Amino acid sequence: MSLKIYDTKSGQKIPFVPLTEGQVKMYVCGITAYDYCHIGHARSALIFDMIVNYLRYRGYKVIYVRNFTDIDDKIINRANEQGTTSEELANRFIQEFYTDMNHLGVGSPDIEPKATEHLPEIIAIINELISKGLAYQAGNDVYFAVDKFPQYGALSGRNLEDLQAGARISINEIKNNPMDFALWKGSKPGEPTWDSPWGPGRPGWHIECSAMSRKYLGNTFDIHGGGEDLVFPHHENEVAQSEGASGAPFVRHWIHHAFVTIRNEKMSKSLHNFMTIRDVLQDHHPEALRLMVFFTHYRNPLDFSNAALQDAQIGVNRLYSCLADCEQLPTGLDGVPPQAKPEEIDALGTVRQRFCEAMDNDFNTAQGLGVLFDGAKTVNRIRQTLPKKPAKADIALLQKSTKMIAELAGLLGLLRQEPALFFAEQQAKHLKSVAMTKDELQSLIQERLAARAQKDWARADQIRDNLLAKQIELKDGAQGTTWKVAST
RNA sequence: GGCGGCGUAGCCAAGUGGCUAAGGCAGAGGUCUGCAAAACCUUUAUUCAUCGGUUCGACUCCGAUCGCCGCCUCCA
Repeated sequence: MSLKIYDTKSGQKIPFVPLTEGQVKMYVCGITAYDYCHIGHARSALIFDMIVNYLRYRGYKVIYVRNFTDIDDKIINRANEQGTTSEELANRFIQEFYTDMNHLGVGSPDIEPKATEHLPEIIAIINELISKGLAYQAGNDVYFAVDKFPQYGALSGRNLEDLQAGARISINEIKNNPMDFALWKGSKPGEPTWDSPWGPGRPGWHIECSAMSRKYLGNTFDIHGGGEDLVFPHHENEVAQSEGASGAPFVRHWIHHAFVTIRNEKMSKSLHNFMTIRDVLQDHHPEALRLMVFFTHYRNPLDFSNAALQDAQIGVNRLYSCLADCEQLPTGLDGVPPQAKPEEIDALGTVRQRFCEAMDNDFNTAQGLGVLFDGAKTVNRIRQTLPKKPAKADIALLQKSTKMIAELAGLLGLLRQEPALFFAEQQAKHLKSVAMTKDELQSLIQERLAARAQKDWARADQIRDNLLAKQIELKDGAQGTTWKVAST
């Protein structure tokens, strides 16, 4: 059983073979910190979090680096608009990013370098490129000379001729070739600047990732990831810079994920069709967002809608219900015939294997989740057939299975809460939103129980309907009346 | 214009050159219930955009057509 990962450069799934056995060095392009993050950023963070979790589960020692771009045109412009400095603005949105990630339950990468803290490294690599004849100074800028790097376009499957034919970029007289890109930009008035051999200025966008990945991971590393919009030009340019400077292969596996769309269009600031992470988390459990994300393979577009999120929320509840119900299981007895059928025992016995097969196949979380839901269904079915005094073997099977389902789901960041706590939180939050206390609800439930005891169905149903109007659904069970938040 | 991707049930979404085309949501039936709800169970695509071709056999490979989307400018 081997892990296969789709590689953007070769355009196919290839067996994952790290440079050093058992170790994975991974670099992911993080955010440009100038605004709140939207669902698209959440998807990116969630996907790479899942990949790291799974690689570690597979026994790899992973070094995960994700950068912050904290100096760039957008940051400068936004800072000017808001009358602050780009440093302050970037730091503020980096903090907001952490807030969102905490809510999402996404852990931090091992190293989170910032561009502005790596000027010496950036300047060093530009110097190397100049001395190798791959870059040139023009005015106060330094450009990379794309026609000096024959493999330019290899990652994104383009060639210079096509690029120039379709180029929408404005002709810049000082560049040798219109496709040449800036490594260093001479300072303009009102911009933050750093000293350099080429005068005061600031780094271009692409060079920071070449400098920082080399510092923390070396000239060649295993995985480089990001959104698919970064393939060209950002990652293409990184290849040119890094391989140009080092002469060594840059990256072994390029992982790019697809976008989040809204009504089938890319979610973006310019189209004004984005939802921020905090907007969504206001009304939905973070695991609902995770389930929605992982229900779609990472290389396919994910169309965001409230309906999809609602579906996912119901799905999360379903899995938690399965776990919660199995926590109430009676003690198993010897000498009672087990209820679980051989095919059910077999189905549960292969859950881990089937889940891993799916994940080994280019992190197919959608298929993996299918296996988990299937497992939950089997657990429910067995639990349902259990007699009052169940067999020890059945109880052990159910407990072992739910533990395993929770463990595997945990790799996707799901089922991380205690089921009882999950439902309690959901209920508490809901009661607050309808301005009702637990005691008020309990007394209504008691009143209804009394009415029912006297067969006063009208009063009992009235209470039930009133509560339902507040999304509170009563469940009359053997152990009394409980309630849950209505799902629609 | 160049490059790339997608089109699977009411909706979402995996998957495979031939065994039952996963799973979720919704729908239907059932268990439960005073009736409900919830929960749970069962069930729901002779068919994978269209048309050709390759093959003993394709939804899966190839070609064309239609439709949608992305990149080529900052973007996760």
